[in-house]
Amino acid sequence: MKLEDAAETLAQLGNPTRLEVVRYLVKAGPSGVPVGSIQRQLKIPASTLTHHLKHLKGVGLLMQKREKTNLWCSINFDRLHEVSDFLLEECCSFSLRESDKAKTESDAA
Amino acid sequence: MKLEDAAETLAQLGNPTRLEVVRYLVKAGPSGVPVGSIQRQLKIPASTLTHHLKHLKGVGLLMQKREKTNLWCSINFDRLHEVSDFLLEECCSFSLRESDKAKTESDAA
DNA sequence: CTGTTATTTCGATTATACTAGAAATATTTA
DNA sequence: TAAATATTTCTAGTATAATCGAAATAACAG
Repeated sequence: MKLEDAAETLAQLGNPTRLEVVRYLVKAGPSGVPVGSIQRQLKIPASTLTHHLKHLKGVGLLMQKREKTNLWCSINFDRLHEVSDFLLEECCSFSLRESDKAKTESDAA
Repeated sequence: MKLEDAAETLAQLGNPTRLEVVRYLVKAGPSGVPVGSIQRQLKIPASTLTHHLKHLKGVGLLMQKREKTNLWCSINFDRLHEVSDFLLEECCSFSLRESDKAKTESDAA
């Protein structure tokens, strides 16, 4: 996963309203829930919710599927794992040499 | 971890410049690197970097320790794990009943 | 004290995000 | 077609964030 993409995805997760939606969808599991249920349960104004869902969809965290008048929303678990993995990537490989850490004379590059 | 805190932390991770810094610090490992090294290696203007470091420190992702003129920065790995964990929390417990998902008549609460 | 290096504060510009009401559109049911 | 429900678009106000140069401060070395 590219840094830019990870940053963008994390930024979307960084809004409290959206994170609440994400948490709700995670709990809902793979089958998902309709937009209206999210709206009523979390008490988010419809237009605000649509706005946030668009953001989540834009970074691939949200999948949608229409059934009759309802638009069912579900979390893309794979995507969630990707972001999570990015954060912890290389946590255990300390690859910087000590000589790079302090600027003794030149890391001027 | 509270949702509000998780959101705030994710928001801070969601800036490309900051995420680059975080990645650099993760690679650097527990001993960390001085501010100046980050600045030169990632080519971030000093004032911009200070600004971002303050943000990272504000959400507990960054630890700092002065040694002579250098201010050494290191990642709070525990904190990073906490956020990561929040994202995947309850991924495998699909606790919403089906009856809550579609608004058949009233989830009006 | 003076000079040198390291880091921060200030200040200003510019851009982007959050929010939500009102109106519009879409989809079904009668 | 008309009415009901579901969701989106439009629009606009308000707030917050990103950026970085210049000047200020801090910490040391001589």
